[in-house]
Amino acid sequence: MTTRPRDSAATRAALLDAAAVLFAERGFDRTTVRDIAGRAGVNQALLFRYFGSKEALFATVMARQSHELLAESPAERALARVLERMLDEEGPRLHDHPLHAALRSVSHDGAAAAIRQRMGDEYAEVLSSLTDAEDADVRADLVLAWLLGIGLLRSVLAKEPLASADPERVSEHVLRAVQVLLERSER
Amino acid sequence: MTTRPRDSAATRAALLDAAAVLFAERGFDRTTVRDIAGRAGVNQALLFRYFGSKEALFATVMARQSHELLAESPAERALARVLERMLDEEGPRLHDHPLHAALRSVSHDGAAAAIRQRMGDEYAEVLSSLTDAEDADVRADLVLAWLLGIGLLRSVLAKEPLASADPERVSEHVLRAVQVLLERSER
DNA sequence: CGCGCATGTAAGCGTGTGCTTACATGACTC
DNA sequence: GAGTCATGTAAGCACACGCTTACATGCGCG
Repeated sequence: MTTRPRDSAATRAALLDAAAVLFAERGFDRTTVRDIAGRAGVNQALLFRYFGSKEALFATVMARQSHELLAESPAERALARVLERMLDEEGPRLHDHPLHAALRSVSHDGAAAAIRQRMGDEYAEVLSSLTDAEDADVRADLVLAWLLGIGLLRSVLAKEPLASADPERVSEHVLRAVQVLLERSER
Repeated sequence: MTTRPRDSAATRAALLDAAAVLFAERGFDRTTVRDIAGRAGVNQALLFRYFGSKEALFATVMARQSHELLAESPAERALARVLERMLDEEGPRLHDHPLHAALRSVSHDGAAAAIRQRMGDEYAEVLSSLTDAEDADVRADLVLAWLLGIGLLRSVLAKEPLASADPERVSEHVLRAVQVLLERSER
C-alpha cells in the first residue's frame, strides 16, 4: 500500500495533536503509543524517531500550554480570565487541554510536576499579589485548589449540574466567594 | 519454606488493606496484583481466589469508606466536619483514603463513578440544603469542587504551602468564603 | 541519472501484566 | 488413621506494551 507523503513537520505536529487529545481523554497510562500513532495516521516507530519516548512526548504535550492567561492582564483580572478560559467550552480546546491530561495522569510524576509548576507556582504568585493578608500564599493556594477542583469536577468527571452550568453564573459565584479570601485591608 | 498459617478472613483483610494503601499511593493502573499480594504477604493467586479480579478488588476498596461524615451531623456542621476530616493528617487514614485512590485513578471509570457517587450526590445533597438560593445545586457542586481541589492539591500533589498549612486556618478561610455561596436570605 | 539521506513501514523483541491451573498441605471430621 | 475440603503456592499462559531494527522508498542534489 502507499505510504504517507513525506513531511516531517506535519508528522511531528500530527503526533503531538493526537497525543494531546488522547492524554486529555484517557491519561498517560491508558494511552498507548499504538493509539497515538494510529490517530496520527503513522507508524508507531515514528513516535520514537521524533520524540524519543512516550514519556518525552507527554512532557512536550504538558509544556505546550501558552502562558497567555497571565500575560498582560492586571492581577485583578487574572483570576476572572483564568475562570473564563476554564469554563469556556467552545472550540477544540476542551478536548486537548493539558490540564485535563494532567488531572487524568496525576499519578504520573511529570503530570503532578506540571500541575504544581503551571497552575501552582505561576498562578499562585499572581493570586497572592491580590491580597495583603499575612498568609497570602496559603490563600492563593486555596484559590488554586478551587480552580483545579472545578476543572476536575466540571470537565474531567463531568458531574451535573456543574458540568452544564452557565459559565458566567459559575464565574460570578466563585469570584464573589474568593473576594473574601483575597481581601485587602481598608486604607 | 513454610507457608502461611491458614486464615481466610485474615488473608482477605490483608489483601484489602494492602490494596487500599497502594491504590491511594499509586492509583489503579500503577498498582499491580503482584504489588498488592507482596504487601499482603501472600501469593497473587489468592487475590483472584478472594476477589475475582483486580477490578473487583478496586471496587471493594472504593466502597469501604464509612458514611460517618454525614451521619448524625446537622447540615450546618457537615461541611466543617468534612473539612476537619480531610485536613486531619494524623493516623493511618491519610495513607489509605479512598479519595486519594480515586483522585489518582480518575481515568478509571469506577474511580470516577466513586467520586461522583460518594463526594458527589451524597455530599452535594447535604450542602445544597444549606442555602435557599434558586441554584442551590450548582452552589453545592462548587463547594464540592473546592473540597476535591483541596484534597488534590494538599494530599495528592502535596503542594506547599497548602500541604503543611494549619488545618484550622484552612478550615476558617474555606468556611468563611463558602458562606458567601451558601447564604440564606434574611427573614 | 545515480547517489545519499531523510522519512516512512513491517516485523519483532523483551518485559510486565492479569489471570489460570495443577499441585501441596493444613485442618477438621468420621 | 483416612478422607475430604479449604487454603495456600509455584509455575506458567496469553496478551499488551514500549521500543528497536532492518529495510523500503521518496526526494533533492550534483
